[in-house]
Parts: sequence; C-alpha cells; structure tokens
Amino acid sequence: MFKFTVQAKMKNGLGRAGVIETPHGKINTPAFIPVGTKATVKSLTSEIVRDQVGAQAVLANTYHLYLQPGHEVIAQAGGLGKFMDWPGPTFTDSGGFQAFSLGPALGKSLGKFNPISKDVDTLSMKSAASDDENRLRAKITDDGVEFRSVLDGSTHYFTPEKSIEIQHQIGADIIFAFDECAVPDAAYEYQKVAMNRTHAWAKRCLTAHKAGSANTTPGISDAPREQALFGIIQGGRHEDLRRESARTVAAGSPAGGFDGFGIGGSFDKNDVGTAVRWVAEELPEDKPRHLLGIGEPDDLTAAIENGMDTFDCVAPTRMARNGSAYSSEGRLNLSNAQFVRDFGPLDPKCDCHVCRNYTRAYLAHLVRSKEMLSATLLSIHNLFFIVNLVEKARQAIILG
RNA sequence: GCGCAGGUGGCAGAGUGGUCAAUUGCAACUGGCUGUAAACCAGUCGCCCUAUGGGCUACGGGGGUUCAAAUCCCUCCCUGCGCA
Repeated sequence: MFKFTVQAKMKNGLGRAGVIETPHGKINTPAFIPVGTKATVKSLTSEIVRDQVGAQAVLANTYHLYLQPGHEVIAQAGGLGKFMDWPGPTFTDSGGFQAFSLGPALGKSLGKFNPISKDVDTLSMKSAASDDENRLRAKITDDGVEFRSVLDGSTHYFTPEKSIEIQHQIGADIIFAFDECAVPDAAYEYQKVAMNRTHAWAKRCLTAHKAGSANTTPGISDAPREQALFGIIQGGRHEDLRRESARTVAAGSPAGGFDGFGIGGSFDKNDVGTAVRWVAEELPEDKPRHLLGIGEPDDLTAAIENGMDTFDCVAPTRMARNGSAYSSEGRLNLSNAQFVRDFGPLDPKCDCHVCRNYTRAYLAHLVRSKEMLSATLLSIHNLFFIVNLVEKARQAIILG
C-alpha cells in the first residue's frame, strides 16, 4: 500500500518531484507537513489545515500522545486520523527528539542550530550548570531513554521497541525509528556515539516493526499493518558521519527494510543544503526522504534542491502564536509599532484567506491584545506561505 | 467649613531620613523562536555624555530642618470618605 514514485528530477541538482501513496491518500512531493504534536495543529481545526492551508498530511508526536491522552485511547478512537478528524495521511515522530529537548537541551537556549551552550559538557552531554541529574527530564542509555513526564513529572521508559509499539497503536501512515538527536556542536566523538546508538536502535525498530506487523494489536485494526517505517540518519555537521549514517541506515533497507528515511540532528545554519546533499548522495533514489524539523524558507529551498521530499517544522505555527509572520518581504513581527495603522494586507503577494480578508492593523491589534484569533489567523497564513513555497518548488521541478 | 485618609515614573502600586533614578506588575519599545516543556523567552524602558563609568533633573507646588529628604516640619493646591 505504501509507495513512492519519482515523477521528475531537477536538471542541476538532486531535487525531485514525486508522489508518496499511503492508505489515507497521496502526498505530492516535495511537501511541507504541518506539525500537530498533540493531534492538533495548534489553533487550527483539521478542516482549516486541509482547506485553507492546503496541507496534504500532518505529523504528531509519540511521546506527547503516549502521555496524553494515551496511545490506547487513540487506538480505540480508530487511529490518529479519525481521532483528530484528519482524513489524509499522517506521520508520527518517534519521541527521539524529546530525548534531546528534555535532556541535554533542557533549560538551555539550545536548538537544532543554536550555538552550544557553555554550561553543557559536549563530551558527556551532561549539564555542567547543574549536577542535579533529576533536573533533566530525559536520560539516555544504550538501552533506551528515561523520560520524566512534562505533565506531572512521572517517570517513563522508552526503548526503540516501545516507541514502535506506541506508534503502531497511534496508527499513523508513516512512523519514524527511535533515534538520538545530539546537541549542535557536540564534540565529534559524541556525535559518533549518538549516531551509532541511532543505528543500533534503527535495527531494533525494524525488528519490532516487523514483529508488530505480524501481530494484530487489539483496537485499531485487525488488518495487517500498513504503516511505513522511516529510518533516521544522524551525524551532525560532519560529512563523514552523515555519509556513514546514510549508508548504514540505507543498507538496512532492502525489501522489507525501511520504507523511507528521516534526516535528523543538527545543522550548520548557513549550510543546510550541503549537509543534506551528503546524505542524499548516499541514499537510494526510490525511497522518500523526510527532513525532520526544517524549516525556514531558505532552508527548505536549499533542502529541496538537494533531494529532500518532505518536511515538518513547528516554526510556522509557533511564530504565529508569538506574533510573527512570513512574507515575501521577509519576516514581520506584528507587535512592532509600524503595523498599528497599516491597513494593507499582511503580504501583498500572498493569496491566503488571511491576506485576502484582513489587514496588518487588525492582525497587529489581535497580537497586541493577545486575542486567540491572532494565533489562528497567523497560523493559517504562515502555514499557507510555507506549504505554497514548497508547492511552487515542486511545480518548478516538474516544469523543468 | 471641620475631621480623617491620600497625592511616587504611561497606569497600578511599593518604599517612609543615607545602600533610591526609586521593588514589582501591566503597558510600551526591540530582538529571538527550525522532528513543540513555547498563545513563549530575552533585553530596554527620566534626560545627557568621552558611557561595565560620569553628570543633570526628578517622588503634587513652595519653603524649611539636616552633612544627607520620596521619606521629617510648615504652608498652599488637589482627590476620596465622613460630618456639617
């Protein structure tokens, strides 16, 4: 049922346009997949995400849904799509990223691009600012990750097998292997450790996925599993590690192996395209590649030109909730004084529902007065902007 | 008219002789946000300068006590409540 077809390739570059077919429909690639961590694209109804944003699929998170409402609830509801009234294709991230965001990155201004925080030991990934291990909400070992719930502090243990089991129950069309995302600028040695651990976990995920597919888990479906499993490639900013990781994960993906690939980890802000190209050059052409957690307009463009097919990123919706909007003129901070009496459209070149019907002055007012609608309207615009940016890139590849 | 309470930076509201250019919150201004601990976080927020330091003007107006006052005294103005 899962199938990927390349329709067109760029003449100069690794970019390609294609179609991913899933049990819940097709995804024309390249495609931007909005993030709906907790089975909701924040501030938007599924109907808006489909009709006004024009998104083809959504991506939710295993860790968050496991904690709340519980994966068994979603299984009982008939799977993620039915639960959130999203008829199209769905993805779930494995929870691996939370080992990063709740672990060494916790409380630091660390992101996939941010420079390393001085109070983290890049070799051990332990926080030097506080030796209080309990402060961290995720501890990583070769076996798995111990998480503390962000909701109530309770302890939970994730292994690759556990993540796959949960993702089976949640029932997204495309699921990801459990991986370790190392901090940007982590010492080379540690990036290698994280990469090797990710490879070991990838094998375990594949095994668990096959075993799970053979079994029928009560609740969601008695039919054989039709979920596609993507293996994740790590390696940070190092070319040799990135290529090695891509080759290793791809090698585990002959028939019956991974259905596609996720490219995770950290990147050099000024050169996402290059890092992605290293990986794309090693991967088989006939399987889809998802770039995890990217991105900003310029990053997306660079990644598409270097062979990436799908993307997810919280930026459009988070920026929206924080009062920022993408535009053809660059990023706009709607809380800035200059917009108070600006009665023009958010982006004169945008054709979204918000740009056609509302003014900058109105949006600025909503942001300043902290009205919920500001998050909704800016999310519609930002997602539309990014989804269309990627769609235009797709058209450009098809038209040559 | 008498009595009581009070007048502090855009607003609210601390401070009640020196450590006060003045706590805090809000507002305002600016920046950040990339597989969501994020409808969040950070910085600035009297004026000026040769700016991890210095100068000036400020706590209703005026005057005074003191080495030193937003803080004490006198007086005037204003606000609220009560009584006439």
